[in-house]
Amino acid sequence: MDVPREPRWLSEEEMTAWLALASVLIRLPAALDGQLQRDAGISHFEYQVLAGLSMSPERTMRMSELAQLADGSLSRLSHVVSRLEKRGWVRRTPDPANGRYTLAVLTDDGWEKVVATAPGHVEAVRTLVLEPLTRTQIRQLSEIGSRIARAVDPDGDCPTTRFRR
Amino acid sequence: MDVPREPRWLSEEEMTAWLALASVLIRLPAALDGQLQRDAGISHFEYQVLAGLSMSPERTMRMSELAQLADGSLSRLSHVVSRLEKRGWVRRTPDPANGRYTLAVLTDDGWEKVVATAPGHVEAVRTLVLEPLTRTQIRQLSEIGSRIARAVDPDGDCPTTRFRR
DNA sequence: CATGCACGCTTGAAGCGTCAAGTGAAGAGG
DNA sequence: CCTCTTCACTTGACGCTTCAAGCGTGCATG
Repeated sequence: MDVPREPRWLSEEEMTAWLALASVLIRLPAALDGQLQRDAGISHFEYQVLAGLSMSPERTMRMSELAQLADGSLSRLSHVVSRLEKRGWVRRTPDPANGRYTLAVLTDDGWEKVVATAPGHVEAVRTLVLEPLTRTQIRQLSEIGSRIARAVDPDGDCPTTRFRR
Repeated sequence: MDVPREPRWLSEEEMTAWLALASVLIRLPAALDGQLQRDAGISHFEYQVLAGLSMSPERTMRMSELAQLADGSLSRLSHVVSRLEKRGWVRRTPDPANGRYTLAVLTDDGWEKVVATAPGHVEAVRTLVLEPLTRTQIRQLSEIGSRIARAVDPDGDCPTTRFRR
C-alpha cells in the first residue's frame, strides 16, 4: 500500500490549513472531554450514550443502534453500558419482540443526569466553537466539515441527516 | 461549575455546523490513524514523534521538547519512546551538556521508517482534507481552525507559529 | 421438528494513556 | 561543601478501548 515516490508535498497554504485543523483535532476533543469529566464525571462517549437514549422514544434503544449513534463499536458500548448500569443510569432488557436484541433503557436517574449535564456541554460547544466564529464562518464550517466527513466516509451519513438512521 | 438554567440552545445553523465538525472530530483522526496503522504499523502519535525527530537538527530532541511538539504528556512520550526503542527506531542518551535532560535520537532504521511512511500519510491528508475543499475553503479553514484553537487554548501556540517554540 | 447458520451481544485478555509516586541530576542558600 | 529544592524524566498501577473468541437467539433448510 505504498504511495508513489516523489510525494506531492503540501504548499504553504495547505500546510497552514492542515496544522490549524490538526490542532483542533487534538485539542478540542480533549477540552470537551475535560469539561464533561470535571463538571459531570463522565466521558464524552458516555454523554453521547446518555443523550442518545434521552432523545429516543421511550428513552430506549437497541445496543446496536446506540453504538452507531454514539460512533463506537458494539463492544465498546457494551462495556460502557455495563458501567452506566452500575452507576444506575441505564438498565438492560432483552427485547421482548426479538430475544437477540438487547434494549438499553435510560433510568430516571439517568434522565436527571442528562438534564443536569446537557446545558454545560452545550455551553462549552458554544464557547469553544461557535462564539469564536462569525455567522459567515459558521456556515463555511458546515460546508467544509461535511465535505471532509464525506471524504473520510463516503457511505457515512452526512451529519445533518444523521437522525433519519 | 453548573451553568445557568434556561440554557441557550443551538440554532439550526449552529447545530448543523457543530454536527459537521463533530463528525470530523471523530472520524478523521480514526481514518488517519487507520491509514498509518495499516500501511506502517504505527499510531499517529508514534508517527509524530518519528517525524518530529526526523525534522530536527541531528535528528535529536529533548524528551520534553518532543512531548510538546507531539502534543502529549511527558509520561506518554516516555512510554512511547520505550516502545520505539524496542523496535530499533529511536535511541535514548542523557544530554552530555546537562544530565537531567534525556535526548531522543532517531536511528538510521528510524529515518528509513519515516521516509517510507511520510508520503503515504501526506497523501492521506491530501485526500481526506485538502482535495475535497476549494482553495477558498482551505483558506477559510485556516482561519476557522486557528480561531477555535485559540478559544480552546488561548496560551497555546497558534499552529502556524508552532515551530518557533 | 431437527440441524446449521447468521446475527446481536458479551466477555476476557492485551495494549495504550493517565495519574501519582519515585529517581537522580542541577542549582540555590547557608 | 552540604543540604534542600526544583526539574526532567521514568515507572507502575489503574481504567478504557480494541480484538478475538464465545454464547444464545432466531431463521432457514432439510
